[in-house]
Amino acid sequence: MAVRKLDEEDVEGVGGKAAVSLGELEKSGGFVLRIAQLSAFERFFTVFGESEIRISEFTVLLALSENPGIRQGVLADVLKIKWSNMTKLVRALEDRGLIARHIPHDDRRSVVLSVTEAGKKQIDATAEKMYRSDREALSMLDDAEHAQLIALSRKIAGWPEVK
Amino acid sequence: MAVRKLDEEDVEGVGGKAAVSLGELEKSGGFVLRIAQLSAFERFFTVFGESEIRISEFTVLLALSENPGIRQGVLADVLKIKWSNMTKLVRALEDRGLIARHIPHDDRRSVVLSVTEAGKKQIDATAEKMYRSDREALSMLDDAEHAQLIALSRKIAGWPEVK
DNA sequence: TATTGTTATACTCTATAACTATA
DNA sequence: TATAGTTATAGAGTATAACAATA
Repeated sequence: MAVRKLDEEDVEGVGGKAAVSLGELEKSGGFVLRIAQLSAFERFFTVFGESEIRISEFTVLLALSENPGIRQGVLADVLKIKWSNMTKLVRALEDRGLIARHIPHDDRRSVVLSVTEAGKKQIDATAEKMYRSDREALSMLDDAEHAQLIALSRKIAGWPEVK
Repeated sequence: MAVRKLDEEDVEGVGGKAAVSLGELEKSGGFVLRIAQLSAFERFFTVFGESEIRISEFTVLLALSENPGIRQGVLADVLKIKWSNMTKLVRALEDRGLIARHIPHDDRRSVVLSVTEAGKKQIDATAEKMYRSDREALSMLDDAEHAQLIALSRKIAGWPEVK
């Protein structure tokens, strides 16, 4: 029995970009969810372009402006950021004067955050551009699908239904 | 005008976990998509537990078994993995005897991959557990919602509609 | 010249555990 | 003892550019 030369016959038609199937994997919610998120972010960064503030930082800044005086740990939990990493993120924002940290008298272990005037300016300068880029990155979805995506995502994240 | 003591009054009621709103951010498709993906993966890893193979590696292995003899670069593109990183991943799988690399005669620049017998055994041992964990991580969705999620994700990823 | 893959490297993200200070 | 946050560090994942071999 001759050693078969795999190389030629097995490759036919699969080398091209077209006919790649992933089988069962394509029915895995977690897998497609991840690919979708990567695709969306890739597009988002292309549209959003370079900025003086990171998305993660800007997200914290925005979330903070919606919840003035929130505790650092609570915000970290909501945004799925580990406390240890939140510390660095918050420090970076504080160093640039975008947020302020306060130690409340009633629990001096905790740190309470707020957006400074400079932080508010940063938000004004960036928010609209960000939302526009975000919507553009998902421009393949019509409004109904976009709403569907948000409803499904909320459910997966365990967030309350309506809001 | 006295310096206001922010600390006490501004914090009331926001220190708790309940009433955190993210405002406009919650209507950002990209943002909620990311939170959803993180939540799902967190849950997935909890259910899936420790394994002798990484998810990224197992994904490559599975994709490979669906596309025997696919070129390394093509697979990398589909899975959104950079070529430079794919090299390491493939090397690690080859070192463990799970896949084999071939240089096809008709294009000796390229590398063509295939799953070995050991690789197939690994798939048999892990696939079912993985799919079960995946579905469990998304157990808050009913079947219709799960199908919706996959359809939306495919669309976002730019994959063909029906399959 | 363009393409396929490799190497080396750096940078961001994320995870863990030990630590402090307060409660 | 438990909680809020910090520090240090390690690890995974990702990105970039220079490179070799082949087309």
